[in-house]
Amino acid sequence: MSARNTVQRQIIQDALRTLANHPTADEVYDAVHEEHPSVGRATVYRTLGRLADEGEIGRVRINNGADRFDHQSFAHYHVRCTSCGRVDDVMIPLLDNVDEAAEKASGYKITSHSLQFDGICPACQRNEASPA
Amino acid sequence: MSARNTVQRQIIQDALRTLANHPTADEVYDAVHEEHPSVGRATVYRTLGRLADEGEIGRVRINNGADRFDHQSFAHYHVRCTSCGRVDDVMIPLLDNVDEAAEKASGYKITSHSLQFDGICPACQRNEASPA
DNA sequence: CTTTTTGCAAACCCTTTGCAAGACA
DNA sequence: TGTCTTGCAAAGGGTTTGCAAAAAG
Repeated sequence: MSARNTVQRQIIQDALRTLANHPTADEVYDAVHEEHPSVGRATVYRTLGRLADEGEIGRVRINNGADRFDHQSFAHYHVRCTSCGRVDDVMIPLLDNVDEAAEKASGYKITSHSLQFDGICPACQRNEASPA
Repeated sequence: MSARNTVQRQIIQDALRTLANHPTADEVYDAVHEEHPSVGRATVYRTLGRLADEGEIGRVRINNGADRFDHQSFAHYHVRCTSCGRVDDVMIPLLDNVDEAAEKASGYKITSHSLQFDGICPACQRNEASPA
């Protein structure tokens, strides 16, 4: 039983807070590595994974692409812009009754669900409205 | 505008129908390749992708793992067993109102959503009940 | 004959892993 | 001290791509 308070752990969690907008592990790595060149990529991946497992941060699994991390840890849904790749929070109430329905329909013991939206973000909507 | 009726295309779609239970592209490849050793892996990936884009088959994006393909093309949700990896259909009504809610909450123009359940399949539930 | 599709191998992205050295408690 | 964590580089899973040859329309 551990979770040691290493320098890297702090650096990484701070970087995540600073980046704020759902960065990928690699984006966190870039930010961290710029300030602290000695920190390795594997450490960033491992540490983000641990923080997420401990519930310190959130991990957002993106359908196609790389996982993204969220300095906020409470459960909520996300949208991804299919045009620019940006990911944002979707603050709607959690669907707490679907699990039960799915359990009945499938015979599985449901442990969780993940809901991801795809769409066009406000900025890209504007760009599409006024083509090049 | 194409979609040429190649031998491979037929073979691949047939294999998918035969495998039925949400195989990965690689599983389709194995099945196809066994009967038709000349068919390459890239062709299987490309063809499944095209079929899915055309709406001929369904593509199930799995949170962590490889994409899975579904000989059925109508929209429905899926569960993945976190113990054995198996994927099954979840026949509950589609959530047609969440997109609207998400749109209001996020400012995005929502085009689709994907809902994936995680749980333990009936078989694995039994195995857990009677440990080794 | 033109255009798409194929097969191959190499490349690609994202992530994990083995291992020895280093840091924490 | 004993154990967890780091850094590196290599390996891994899944998928895509460049290219020349083959097939479809």
